[in-house]
Amino acid sequence: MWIRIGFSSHSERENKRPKKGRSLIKFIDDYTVIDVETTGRDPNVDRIIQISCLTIRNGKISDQFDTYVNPEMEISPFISNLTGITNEIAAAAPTINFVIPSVMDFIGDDILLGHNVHFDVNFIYDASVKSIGSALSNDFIDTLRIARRLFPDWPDHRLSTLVTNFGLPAENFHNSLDDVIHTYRCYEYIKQLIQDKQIDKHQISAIPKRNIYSHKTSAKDIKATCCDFDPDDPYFGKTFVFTGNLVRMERKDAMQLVVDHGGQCGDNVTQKTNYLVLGDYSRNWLVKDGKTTKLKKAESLILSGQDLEIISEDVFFGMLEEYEALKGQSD
DNA sequence: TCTCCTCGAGATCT
DNA sequence: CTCGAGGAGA
Repeated sequence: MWIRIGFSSHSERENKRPKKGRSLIKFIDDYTVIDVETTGRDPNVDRIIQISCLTIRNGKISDQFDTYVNPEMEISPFISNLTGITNEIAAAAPTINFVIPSVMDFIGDDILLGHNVHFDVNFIYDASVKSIGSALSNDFIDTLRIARRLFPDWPDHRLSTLVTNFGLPAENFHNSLDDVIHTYRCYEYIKQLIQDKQIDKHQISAIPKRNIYSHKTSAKDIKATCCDFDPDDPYFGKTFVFTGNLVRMERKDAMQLVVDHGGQCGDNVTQKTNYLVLGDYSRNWLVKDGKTTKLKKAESLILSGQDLEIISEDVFFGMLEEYEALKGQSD
């Protein structure tokens, strides 16, 4: 019996928008505010029905772009009620293929500003690829991200909450032309707070550590070279962790062997670990009391009842060889 | 100690 | 997506 396995680890998830810009946290005077209304939340199935942009120069509105878009699909009553955009309005509007060139032209190379701006950027990105074959790659600033850092104690950080808490005039929410103005005012309001030294700039400009880390190869980055596995394979469905140096092959090759047989590898011993494979760690001067951290962790997990075995390199390779030999006989 | 990484929780957009 | 907690390795 052969079955097919589909892996979907974090690191293996393909980069759907490779040219997408970076999320910046900074306060500038020249940028473009964007907001889109759509038929729903899912970029894979939903379509844009309104796009609004404001060009900001020297902190002031200097230009405006606003259009409805014909989504060429049904707008649900919920969305019509939310945004005020009916099927009649949308049907009279140009399609996205017609609108996108003007939008890209209007935006130019500006840094974009938006509230949860990933949402808007993703929709425009996908539309730009589809319509003109070139992706929206501008960097962007997210007032949601800034607000969460600045006001962690607030019960929520919705755009309407920011507007209310800042005491700014509230127009019609969920119309993108009104919402770009809301977002613009909130951003400028926060910028003013910082200029007035009412907020410590370092509180928000400090870059979280994880943002400066580059992604390196880890156990999860080793991909299977085939997709069909035998459930009777001793490695199948098991999670292996290695400690110390192996004699027979390099660790990454042993990990490759595991995933090619339907198993998984971990970088450290966790509650998911089924086997800890001991290599030679005697030459590691960090090991003081004869046991690596992984070994000690594994021993304590076994004591607490986890289905985990500590095995030698020979046992590790032996279990596969035994299985291969049996399979050879039956074939 | 410092660096780098993984995992899980929580929230926002229409 | 973003961040914090916590682990491993040096």
